Amino acid sequence: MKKTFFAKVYDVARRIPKGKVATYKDIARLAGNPKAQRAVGMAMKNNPDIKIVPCHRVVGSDGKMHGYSAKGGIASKIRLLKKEGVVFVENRVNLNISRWNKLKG
DNA sequence: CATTTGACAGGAA
DNA sequence: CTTCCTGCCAAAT
Repeated sequence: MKKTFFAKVYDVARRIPKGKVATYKDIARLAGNPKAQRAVGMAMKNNPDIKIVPCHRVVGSDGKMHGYSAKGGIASKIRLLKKEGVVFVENRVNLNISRWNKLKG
């Protein structure tokens, strides 16, 4: 049973801890292909269930976010992240602090 | 099998 | 800082 790349992406996205965010690139890398960040974005948008995949914890490499398939769109995404404790600066995530996998869990 | 899609990333101007 | 272009990918059509 070979998992599709999307399945791996969902699996990785699910293990993002609360209060942290990961970049599309990070997920692509953890999913097995560091260059497949575009496919990662596609997976998010094609997400099977927004409830089991915390897509809102996935942001761009700059801490900027591009979209959100769930209700409310980006605005809601920002709000959720803030609520979880992610550090924001203006409309950007402070990856230096809130990036997952950075160091020492 | 060919083409299109995009919630990317990195670089250049 | 913004805008435009290029490279790359897997899934969908």
